[in-house]
Amino acid sequence: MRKKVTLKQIAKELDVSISTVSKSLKNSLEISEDTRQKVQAFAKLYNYKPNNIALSLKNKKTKTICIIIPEIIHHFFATVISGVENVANENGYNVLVCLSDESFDKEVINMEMLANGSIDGFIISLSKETQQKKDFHHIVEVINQGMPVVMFDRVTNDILCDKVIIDDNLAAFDATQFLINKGFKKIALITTVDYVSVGKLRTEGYIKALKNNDIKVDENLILKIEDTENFEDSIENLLRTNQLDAVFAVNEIFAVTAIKLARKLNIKVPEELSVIGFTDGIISKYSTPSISTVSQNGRKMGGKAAKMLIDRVESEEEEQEDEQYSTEVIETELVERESTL
Amino acid sequence: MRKKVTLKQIAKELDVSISTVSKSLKNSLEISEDTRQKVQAFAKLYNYKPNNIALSLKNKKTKTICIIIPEIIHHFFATVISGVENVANENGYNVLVCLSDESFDKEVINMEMLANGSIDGFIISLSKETQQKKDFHHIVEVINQGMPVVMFDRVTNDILCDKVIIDDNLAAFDATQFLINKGFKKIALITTVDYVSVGKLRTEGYIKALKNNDIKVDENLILKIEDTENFEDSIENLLRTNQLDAVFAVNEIFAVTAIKLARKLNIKVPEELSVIGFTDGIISKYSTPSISTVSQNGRKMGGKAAKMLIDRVESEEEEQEDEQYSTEVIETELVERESTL
DNA sequence: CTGAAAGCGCTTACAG
DNA sequence: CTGAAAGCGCTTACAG
Repeated sequence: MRKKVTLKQIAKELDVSISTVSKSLKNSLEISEDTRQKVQAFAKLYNYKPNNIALSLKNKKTKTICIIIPEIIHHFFATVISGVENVANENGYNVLVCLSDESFDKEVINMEMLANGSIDGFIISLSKETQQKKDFHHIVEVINQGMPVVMFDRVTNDILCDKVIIDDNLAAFDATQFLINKGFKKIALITTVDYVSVGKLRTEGYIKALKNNDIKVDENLILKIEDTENFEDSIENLLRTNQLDAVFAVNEIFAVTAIKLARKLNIKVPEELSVIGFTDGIISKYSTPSISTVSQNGRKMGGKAAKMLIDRVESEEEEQEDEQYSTEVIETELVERESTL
Repeated sequence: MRKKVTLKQIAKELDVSISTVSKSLKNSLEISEDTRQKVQAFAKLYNYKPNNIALSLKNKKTKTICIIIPEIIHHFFATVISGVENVANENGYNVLVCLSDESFDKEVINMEMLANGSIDGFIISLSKETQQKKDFHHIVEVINQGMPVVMFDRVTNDILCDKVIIDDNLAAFDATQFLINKGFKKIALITTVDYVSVGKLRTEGYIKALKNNDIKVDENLILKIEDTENFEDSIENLLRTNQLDAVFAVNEIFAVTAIKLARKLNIKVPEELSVIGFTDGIISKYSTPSISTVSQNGRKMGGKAAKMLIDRVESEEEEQEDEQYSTEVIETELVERESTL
């Protein structure tokens, strides 16, 4: 059980001062070739590594960033983490992952807990509850303290900071237009309740596309799902009571469930019903039929968010008060698979 | 831009010493009621929070643990993280997530980077490359330094430490036996190469079950897949050239792919071919037909691993040299769905 | 070329 | 009841 060796111990062993050891290890020209070599050899032998915590305290920088997401189980968020991790590592940063579990309180606790020097900045996608409450004081506070925050995906206009999003409205518009181009008229939308920012935007895109093509918007064809558990009945009902041409779902769970229920009702996909999903996850790829979808490229979003955050952290030294925040829009892509004709 | 306030600043404002402020905030009885109240009120007003980094340096404890996983994209690992996070948070710990991307080097770099005081302990599942190389020096070193390590899922007997696993052998045995009980004889196995510890164990369980039932083990029915990309051809070939009764796959990707290819070859699942997978992920649940599978309960594994690690971290104060490591076996469960008759 | 001192933000044993 | 001092492990401006 060889414990970590410190500068102090090396100094003692070698009978020099701590300063000398420190400088030697940094190859400072102040120190004689001789001493430097001696110290370095010794340090190597004992596998000396500077204590990160001490460095953090000294530098007021921890080289750690935190990403707060609502749920890690969602493939999209896992993808984002992977992008963040990648870019962070490339820049010598570590990534702390916090889960809000869609809870406002957990989000607040996590932020407050870490805003005390533990990390250099946050990347966050809002929890549902936070979006519903519209209470963002915890985020504002952190920003006011001078800690940079980058929001992604589920963002809000009420906060000024860097953001990484996709154009949800446009992506939904395109997906809907794609279905319309196929000649479909009765296109249903399975979406979330409006307080989920991305759900709302996607709903708007869908409506815009219909209007643009002079298709009447039928409220009966718009299903807004609140509960993430028991939504099968409402989808089944939607499919049963309407002779649909196509379904546009704002996530892949809704899409795959629609397909499963269609099969149950003996509606053939894609022959009798085309389905498009959102978020290019593992389900869309492996389900039968595989699902056409709007691909969000979470890895890219994560990478971009990490880059923006790190740039902000490292430029803050210059303490410019003319904060210029930017919003990066990551392009989406319509991936055609078997579920659309 | 109100910067974080420190004890020093409070002391100055209130014209008392830093010690007095510190003690007042800790409600020390040493300090007069009067001073205490004054300090606490002031601290509250300025929203004082102790600097975590300084505390870590002082206490030699960071209240942060790190989990290193091969891939976050695998649903199973995301599940484990969620379990770790949950238990860690309950105990006041934060979770750093590192991805090895199945690379030995990344694993080593991550560990070395964090072993310098940044965290209190590791939870790790070995990368493929590490398992192949059988080089565990980085892990041994960390343990020798006195930092606790808990391994899970992909573990090795070459290292003495706490472990959380499932009984892969038994689970595979049970799954195979389940198929045999249905009256199936020609049961194929789609598994990984042997150096992946869990793949090997599952293969052994499969073979044991066959032998136990006096079914001859046919090497042609055992497909060991190395490449995670291009394995479709070999599976298709397996299905085409053998009149199979059932397939047991060691993960859900293999299982769902087998089903997809069976459909392509006009083999009906489950009527003509039963399929069982491993790892109860989102694919098994949503694919059509939904897939019967051995459920691993990653959340539970993660929670258990976190608990063991934290216990170890917090008991280390007592510095007992009689290290007694334990291996926790999490029970698995056979989830029956549509892919088996 | 080497080292003592101050400091990052905190805690706590000790003195007064 | 209050505060100066030492210390966690490091860096760096300054003195010699």
